[in-house]
Amino acid sequence: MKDLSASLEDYLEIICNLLESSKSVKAVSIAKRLNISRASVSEALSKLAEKDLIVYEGHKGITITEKGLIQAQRVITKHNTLTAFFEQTLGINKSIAENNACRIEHVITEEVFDRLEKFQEFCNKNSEIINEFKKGYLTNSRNE
Amino acid sequence: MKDLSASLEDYLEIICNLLESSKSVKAVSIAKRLNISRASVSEALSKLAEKDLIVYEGHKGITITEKGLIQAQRVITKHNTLTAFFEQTLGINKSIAENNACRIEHVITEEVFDRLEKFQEFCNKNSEIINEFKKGYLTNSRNE
DNA sequence: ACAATTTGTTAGGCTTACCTTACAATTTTT
DNA sequence: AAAAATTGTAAGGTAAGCCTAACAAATTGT
Repeated sequence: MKDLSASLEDYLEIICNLLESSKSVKAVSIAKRLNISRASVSEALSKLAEKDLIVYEGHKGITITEKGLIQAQRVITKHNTLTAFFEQTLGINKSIAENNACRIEHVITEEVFDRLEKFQEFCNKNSEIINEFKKGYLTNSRNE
Repeated sequence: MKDLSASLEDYLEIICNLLESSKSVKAVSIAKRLNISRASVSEALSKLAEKDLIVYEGHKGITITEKGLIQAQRVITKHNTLTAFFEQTLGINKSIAENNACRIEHVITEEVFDRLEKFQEFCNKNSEIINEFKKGYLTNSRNE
């Protein structure tokens, strides 16, 4: 189950995101979103379909399987938590936070992620920590 | 200057580490450390030498250039700080912490790293934060 | 309905980073 | 100094992931 490359994980994640606003997704939207060629998307989709993570029938569009959804959601959870940690706790601006989340979500392991998730929750509930950090450590740089 | 692949960054980092215990390093040590073939190391070293990050003359061994040292040290700093954050703040065991540091050090951006470094410093100086976190959030899992 | 546009696929290429096998060069042992 | 072992390199291969160009299929506009 956990054998996807960073690249295929990205495709799956985007498919899942795009499916939230429409019933089915076309390959060209992915190409645009990722800024890569339709040909490359076509290849990648074949791989995902082969692994039974999506159902892909050319012009009919893409749907995600149960199996695919589970994997996509795990990545999306990582994405969101990492973004929240960078943005809310570290005080990084949103686009940089997202960008780093995108990079790290594919390489962080479960153990560390689970712990970070708890830590972020903890920081969220104890906002005085964050305030203290920002007050004392971020005096001469504002990047929020 | 910042154009190294994760892989080449790893080579450079290991060379730098190995140089701490000996005046010059042989390719075979790197192969053993990374568990890859001598042939692959040979190729990678040629690339690093081409970029003027190391001086490599076959059997004479490898030395690092000024330029190479600067890049290696940046990665090593990231490695150490990430490891410290995972281990000391999140309470992850050392080998998992190191493993995740290895994965993330090549993809985290400077902005986020710099901020995390400050945050880790802050957490270190305010050990009650970590204690509180560990007390309240890590009650039924011990992984330190 | 049919022409134009959009979307998808195929074929052939490129790069990175690994591999094995075989050979060359160096070092070590005896 | 010769044999043995170690270390390095070259050649040829694989797989992932991207590309462009050309073509095929579907959709849209009129």
